[in-house]
Amino acid sequence: MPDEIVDDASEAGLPLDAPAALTLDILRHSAAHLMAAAVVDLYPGTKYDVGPPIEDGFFYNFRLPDARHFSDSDLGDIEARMRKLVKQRIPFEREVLPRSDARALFERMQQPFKLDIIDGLDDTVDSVGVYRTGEFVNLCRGPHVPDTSLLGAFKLQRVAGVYWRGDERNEQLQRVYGTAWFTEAELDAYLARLAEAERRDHRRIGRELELFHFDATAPGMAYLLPNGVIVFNQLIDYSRAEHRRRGYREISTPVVNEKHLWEISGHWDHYRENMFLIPVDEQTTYGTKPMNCPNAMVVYNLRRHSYRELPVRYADWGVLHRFERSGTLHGMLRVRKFQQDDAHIFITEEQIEAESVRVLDIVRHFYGLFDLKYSFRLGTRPDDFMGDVETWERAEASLLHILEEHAGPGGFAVDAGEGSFYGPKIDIMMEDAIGRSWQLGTVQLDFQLPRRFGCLYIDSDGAEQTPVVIHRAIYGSLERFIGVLIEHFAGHLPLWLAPVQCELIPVQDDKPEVLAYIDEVAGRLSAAGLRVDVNHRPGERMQAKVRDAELRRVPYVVVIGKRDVERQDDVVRVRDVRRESREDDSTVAALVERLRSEAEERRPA
RNA sequence: GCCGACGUAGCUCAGUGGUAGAGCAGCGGUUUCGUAAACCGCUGGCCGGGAGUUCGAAUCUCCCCGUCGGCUCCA
Repeated sequence: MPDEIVDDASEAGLPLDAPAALTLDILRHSAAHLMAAAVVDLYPGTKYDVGPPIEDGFFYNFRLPDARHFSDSDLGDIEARMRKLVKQRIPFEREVLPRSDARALFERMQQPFKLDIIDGLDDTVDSVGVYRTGEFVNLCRGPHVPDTSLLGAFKLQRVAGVYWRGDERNEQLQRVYGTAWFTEAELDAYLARLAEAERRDHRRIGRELELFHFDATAPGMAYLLPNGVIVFNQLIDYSRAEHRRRGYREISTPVVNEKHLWEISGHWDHYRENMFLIPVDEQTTYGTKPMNCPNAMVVYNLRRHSYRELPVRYADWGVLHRFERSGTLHGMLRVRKFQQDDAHIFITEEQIEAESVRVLDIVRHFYGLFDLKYSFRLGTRPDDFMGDVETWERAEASLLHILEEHAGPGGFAVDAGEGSFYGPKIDIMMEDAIGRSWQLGTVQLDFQLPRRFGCLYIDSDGAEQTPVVIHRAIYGSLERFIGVLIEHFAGHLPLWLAPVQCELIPVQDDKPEVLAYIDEVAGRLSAAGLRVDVNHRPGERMQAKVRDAELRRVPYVVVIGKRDVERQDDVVRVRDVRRESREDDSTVAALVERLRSEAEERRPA
């Protein structure tokens, strides 16, 4: 689903003048009213909350009478009632009421959510807008369509539970989502787009291409199958080489630590509910690591450090476990076990800016390889923060400055309260096939952990100083990164990542000279470091093998038959699956070179 | 965790109280074919798990597990 903005203010206040043209937002907002009108008709006594337009559609939140709950089968009834109201051409009647009259009105109608909105309005507001659509009366600024007959191309999609005002301590209401468009054709196009997105779904493609598997005994913990491991290792190998080049040194640390470590780091107080805990006896509890940082601190503290050594950069590819709530898991994009291209950099405060820039440079470099579109998000001090406010503000100011320099004003979003408990962060955000936003890479400033672990360096004047730590990951979680890549490329991974890079298919599988020649070509390709498969399955027609290779997203397919053997000219026919070029004559020598350079340069598909 | 939906063969799905089905995949044959599916045959199921209702349950009820869409939470 798209991001939803529940803007209570849009539901209240004075009506806005209708613009000259009908916009999708107005249409959808009106469709939300229409739906609420239908629900109030069908289920008298329903309490209604808010119902704004959102990307591609609208929703409305309800509490049904008698603790009743909507189920999917109710959507058809509601939709039918909506269509009936459309036929009746019910006007959207606008009215401006003094605040006290509006309050009395909703009091009479027993609409507690509306009363709550009115009571929450600023003291300066003395009159508010009210819209009527048949029996449905709503506190609303509008604008709306003149009457219900202008609404037609809509469809109710699903029902969801939502916490009132987005706070899980509040009661849960039910939200009905719908989509609405100017025309039926646009509605159909939208539904077709959803179907297309489903074809790109990494969970489907991951199963079809045998990349990974989820077992019921390990929810949220992917098994990487042989094909998936190739992708995973290629990404890791590349990242390892790049980081080595940039002065990172790799460490490998325990997956489980005794709880004392987590007490020192603050995870015990701030992150325990997200950790897998292992009680080993009455006195002792271990916790699987949700992050690598505490162990990096342990390694740093093994000896004294001079200011001359900084930055000290420790990369750690350790396996992390986080106990995510069951309802939040989502294929490879939200898991309980994952690996990051993680690193912790110990620096002086003066080095923050230069080192952050170096990190963002890696981001640019890596993401450029995949033509990925990403955006930055600054996460600031959360409610449950560690340390003191002044340090936080200093760190936030540093990151803000860096973003302004490197993303430009407006090139990033600020998400208040979304920082980590130990420091503010810059997140790199990407969208999946259906437009949901996911965090991949991250750059986090940390003044807290080095202090808690007593990390030190000796400054030029001989005094002990506490270093600052940058936590950073470029891919972020490899699992998530692979999931996003699959959706981005619809399974057609760049050549350097493809499990099988080139498949050779014999036209006749009963001709020894054809099979011998195919083996020779395969040998030349694999000698160049390429991952090659020969489809030897007997009895199957060449066309079926081609189709099968296409479905497995093998980037290059070469068909070889007796005519190629007879010609003895080194020329074969190549199918470039991703560019959908059907046949392409090429000498084997040229083919080897073409694939080798494409893989070596890591060109995107 | 919460609201809703779903769980039938390796995959995609049909089957709504009366003997578990289809296509693809797999296996065995026949076919040797020049760029997206040759033909014939055969295997294959604790109908997610448990309890209940019933003469009888894939089908109805309850509990649990998992998955999906949201909410909340987050890489």
